[in-house]
Amino acid sequence: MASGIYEVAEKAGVSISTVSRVLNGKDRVHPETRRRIRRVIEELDYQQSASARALATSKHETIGFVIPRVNDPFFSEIVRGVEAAASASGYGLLIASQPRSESRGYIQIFKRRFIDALIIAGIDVTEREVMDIAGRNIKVVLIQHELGENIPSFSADNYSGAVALAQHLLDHGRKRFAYIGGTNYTRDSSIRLQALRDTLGKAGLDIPENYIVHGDYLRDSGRIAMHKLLKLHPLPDAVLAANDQMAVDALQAVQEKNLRVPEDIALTGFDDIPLAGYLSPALTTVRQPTFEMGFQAARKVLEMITEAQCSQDTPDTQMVLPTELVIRQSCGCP
Amino acid sequence: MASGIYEVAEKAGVSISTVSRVLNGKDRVHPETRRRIRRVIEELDYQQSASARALATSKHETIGFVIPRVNDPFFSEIVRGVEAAASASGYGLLIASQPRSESRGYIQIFKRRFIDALIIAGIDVTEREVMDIAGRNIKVVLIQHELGENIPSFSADNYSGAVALAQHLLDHGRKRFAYIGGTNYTRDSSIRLQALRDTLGKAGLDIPENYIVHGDYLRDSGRIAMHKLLKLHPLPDAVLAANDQMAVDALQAVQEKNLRVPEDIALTGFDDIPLAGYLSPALTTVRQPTFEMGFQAARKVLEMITEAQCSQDTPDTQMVLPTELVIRQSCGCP
DNA sequence: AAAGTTTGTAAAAGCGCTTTTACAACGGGG
DNA sequence: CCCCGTTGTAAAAGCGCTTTTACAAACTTT
Repeated sequence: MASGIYEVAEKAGVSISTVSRVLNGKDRVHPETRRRIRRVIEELDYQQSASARALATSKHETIGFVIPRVNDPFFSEIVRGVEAAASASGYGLLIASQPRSESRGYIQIFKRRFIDALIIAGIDVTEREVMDIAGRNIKVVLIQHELGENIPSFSADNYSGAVALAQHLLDHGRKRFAYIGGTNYTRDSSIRLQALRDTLGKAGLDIPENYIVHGDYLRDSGRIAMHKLLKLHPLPDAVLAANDQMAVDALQAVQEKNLRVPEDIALTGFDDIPLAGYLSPALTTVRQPTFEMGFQAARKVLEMITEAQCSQDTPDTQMVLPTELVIRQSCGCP
Repeated sequence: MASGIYEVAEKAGVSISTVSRVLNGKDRVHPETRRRIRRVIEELDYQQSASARALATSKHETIGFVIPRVNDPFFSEIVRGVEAAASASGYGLLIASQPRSESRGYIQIFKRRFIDALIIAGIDVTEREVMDIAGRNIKVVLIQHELGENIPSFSADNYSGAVALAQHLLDHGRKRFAYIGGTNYTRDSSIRLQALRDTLGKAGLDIPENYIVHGDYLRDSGRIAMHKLLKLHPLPDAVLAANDQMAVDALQAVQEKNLRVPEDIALTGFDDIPLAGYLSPALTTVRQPTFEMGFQAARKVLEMITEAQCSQDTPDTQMVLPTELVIRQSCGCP
């Protein structure tokens, strides 16, 4: 098989170092020689071996990305953002989508460094784990998870979003709130709950423990949760779900019981996945800047990679991107 | 920085080749030595350099995957299938999601071989392009695209699915059919149209040219297409969209005009994305085995990779996976 | 015209592994 | 007790590049 650069060098009648210099756009090559080599490269349709190059330069031009689920609309939009930023810089994207429990294995594999940087989204890694990876000269950035000042992270402003949502429902005159949470171990869900509590508190209301049920963010768990809520007396008149998927399933649960949203129960989600706008009633929710988080996180790691080369440290970022209340009909608005 | 295998060798008091033999599970190593080296590896938390290994073995344990859009529910489910199969074999997944027009650039990059295999989904590559890649000893498998016997491919049985759909609508007594196609250059859409025509033909019906409009599979294009159809006289009483996304938007268009689905117009999609089941009326559609296609395609390339090592050729596969009619309410069923 | 400077190129060392080759040490059969 | 097959290990040669070093040739200077 074509042994690459040697063939090119031979056919062009130069040494491999000259070919390498052309390949890497270095100067100190005669324009005529350069042209000739270019032509030979073209003719042979020569492609550099990425691994040889990576080995020699210890730059892989690839960033790793770990998420719980690729096919989840929330995460796949983040993927799109990361993809966009990465490919704009000519970087490849090595994706590992694994349930939280197993994602550790992937992080482990990534330590073997096919990658220059790792973006971890929606997974509750520990500072030790991150430091371990970073110690191997792999830049790390977190999405939807925060770990203190020295680790850059990009999250959505969950608190403000949840406050806006709660306030909006209060403005509709709702009094008996219930909350369908995500998995216990994600901070997001508890932040949103806290925001809800704080907002209700200011209005002199509160939310009883049994009006809080937990799902797992995934399909069907909203239905189960809502069924629990529908057994309560009095019925809640406003249910906030920790994400849209659960809200959607909760909506079906309500309609199965021949109750009406929003007349009997107002129902809201979180995320603003595409599905939210297509329901009837369309779902009032909080838009998370998913694409933006992915995009900016990727930009950040790329920046870290290049700045590391100039060995000047950037101040680390802990970015909280704004969320936005998206009012549709499920809250009671016309 | 730790220079890897040398450090391990030194600390264990052996040569690097012995360490390498342990790392690769080869025999000819004294059990005691093996244990000692294992312990040192543990202590140093040593991780092999993937690129050095890849360079030495020319095995990358990574498969490349090109798709038009990661965040499209149809494709992201395929991704999940590919991911599942790849990670089950310890393979990494290098994803490039690019609009059709630009995906060529990515294919180009993949030729540089960070990868052992390439899966191309939903992109109409030419046989020349595939051969070019395959010539570089990268296995290629296609999803949703066929290119003759010598290139393995995995597709859904579009024809049968569309026939079942058309027949079902005929059974509902519908007479005036319209079709919202995908982009012209994808074969899928025209196969589905052909199936529709054949089925109608057998029933003594046909579908006039002006009852066929084209979208682009993406958001909003269904709405625009449906608006065109709603200007026709007589109105169609059954509209088949080439995918669910367009059907969903078409549904909104119908409802905006205060017409009813399915009473005035029956409307169907194709793909069975999650959204389809949540609409009102829920969308009758054809389920495509998306996860399955991804999973099997990945299994196939992995098989090709390992069989290539034993240098025994597998008969190439051109697999057509079954589709399934999913009857909900938008066709007129209760 | 001698000395210095720039420019174009080749030769060689190395990136961190795997793999082949060589060879010492050991044990068993005749 | 010698020969031979095992077994455990080291040394060395790549894998296909980049990069540093060295050096000749071509231009400047003064």
